[in-house]
Amino acid sequence: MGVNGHNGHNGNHAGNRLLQVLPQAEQDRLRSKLTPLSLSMKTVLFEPGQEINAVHFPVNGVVSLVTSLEDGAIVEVATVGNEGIVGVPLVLGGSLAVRAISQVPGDTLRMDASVFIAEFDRPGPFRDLVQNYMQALFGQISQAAACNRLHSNEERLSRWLLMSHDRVGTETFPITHEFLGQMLGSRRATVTLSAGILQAAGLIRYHRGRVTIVDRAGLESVSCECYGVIKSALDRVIESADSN
Amino acid sequence: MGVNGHNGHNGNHAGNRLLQVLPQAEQDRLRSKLTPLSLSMKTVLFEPGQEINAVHFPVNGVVSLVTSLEDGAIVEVATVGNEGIVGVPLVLGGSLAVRAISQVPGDTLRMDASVFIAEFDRPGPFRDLVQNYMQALFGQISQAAACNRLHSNEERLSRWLLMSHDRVGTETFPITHEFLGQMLGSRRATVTLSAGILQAAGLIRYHRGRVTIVDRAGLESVSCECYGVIKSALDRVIESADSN
DNA sequence: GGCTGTCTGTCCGGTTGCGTACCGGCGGCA
DNA sequence: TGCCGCCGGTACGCAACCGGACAGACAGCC
Repeated sequence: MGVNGHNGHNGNHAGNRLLQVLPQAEQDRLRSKLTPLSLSMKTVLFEPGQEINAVHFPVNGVVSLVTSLEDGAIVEVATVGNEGIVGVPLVLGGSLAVRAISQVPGDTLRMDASVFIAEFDRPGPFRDLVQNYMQALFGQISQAAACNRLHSNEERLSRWLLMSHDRVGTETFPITHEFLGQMLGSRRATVTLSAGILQAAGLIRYHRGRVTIVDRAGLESVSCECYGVIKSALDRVIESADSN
Repeated sequence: MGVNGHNGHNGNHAGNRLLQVLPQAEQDRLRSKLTPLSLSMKTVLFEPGQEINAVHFPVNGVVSLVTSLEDGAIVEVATVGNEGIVGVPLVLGGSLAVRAISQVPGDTLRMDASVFIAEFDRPGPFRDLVQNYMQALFGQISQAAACNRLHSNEERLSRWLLMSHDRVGTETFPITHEFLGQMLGSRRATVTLSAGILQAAGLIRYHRGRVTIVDRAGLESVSCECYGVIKSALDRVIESADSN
């Protein structure tokens, strides 16, 4: 790869999968336009209504897109990892309606907004890929809307852990109950309860802000269908373009 | 206008607001590419995964975008009226992840998918408008995801009634508790309860599948903030393009 | 080695909404 | 005119979750 010169957190993924399925020539061309960047926990990449000056291709962390309400409550509507791009709707013009916040620390590749738009404006594999991803993002948010309404805390927690596990590339990663509560739109105490059940069942372990995935298959059976639906939609984006 | 030759339901809106803010020359050009169509209740415009052969510009009905789950439950993620387009993500290629179903009967203007894509592909006011709308749709779905998680049945019911009221252009329109339950993701009995409270408060009246909005301002104060947030985002799309 | 802030466990009353079910009334249709 | 299907009202036990609060435990820092 070579694009990510340093690797501040964990080196399990070589790069952003969306970029990696581009033809080699494209990858070579884009390389110089990407700047590696390490995100610490809770870094805000952009706020609703604010002008966006860059998009990010995550390598190994998790970035959440959240909607915030008047009373300060926030709810996650989608997560973005190495299968996607943070800030895609930028190509539609204007600002976003959500906040993007780094959830699990990790590295990203940063691309200037102007460069991104210029790349997108010319027809080709990059543009196709971005469009397909945007389509999948639509689906992901829609599924989340249904999931938030109908599925239990325990199911949604499992889903969240699975999606993050896929993206960080390590069995253990940092996340607190408090933060999970914000993402899931429930109380910290409720998260503690659900997490306790998962732990008692031997599916996960956690201790002072660090979770370890112990039994992935078990988690999948506890999670709601939404995990599979979203994951396969995102995978399809990558697969449909995998031509090298 | 002239584009809608007949008007099967109610004639309160002359056309689709998104089309009406286009420069006159554009409107004239598009007119011949639009076919008026009346939708009866519960008409499915498209299913997830299915190829889309047309988009629709609603004139006076309400079309819902819903996500369906494995067990058959469905949840609405957005509604589209005369301020929008049903099937926008088509321009991103491929099919949609949601089902589009006519909720309150009304008229729409139909445009062939190939025509829509051709129009979108060339830079100009139409393309800008469609992009802005797509952006707003993103926001609408995100807000719905949060709303579904955090707001009470009564708040969400009020929001739904307000959004529909804006779009149908009449004080009374057909909708059953059963159907509302599906949209809101709750039981029919729960809808009956909330609706009963609104009726007792003198905000609405209903009888055998027909609702009447009695006190709009009152409804707005009962509804959650989401109504205002979504409405102003959608209005901004129209206003930003209003140049004739 | 002690202090402090963070993270987690737990409790209790209260509310919302679920699942299921029954029932009555209106209205269209034969 | 009578029947039947759709629509709405209601009831009951129960599960999930909230709001708020308190307390213990660990880890890093000085």
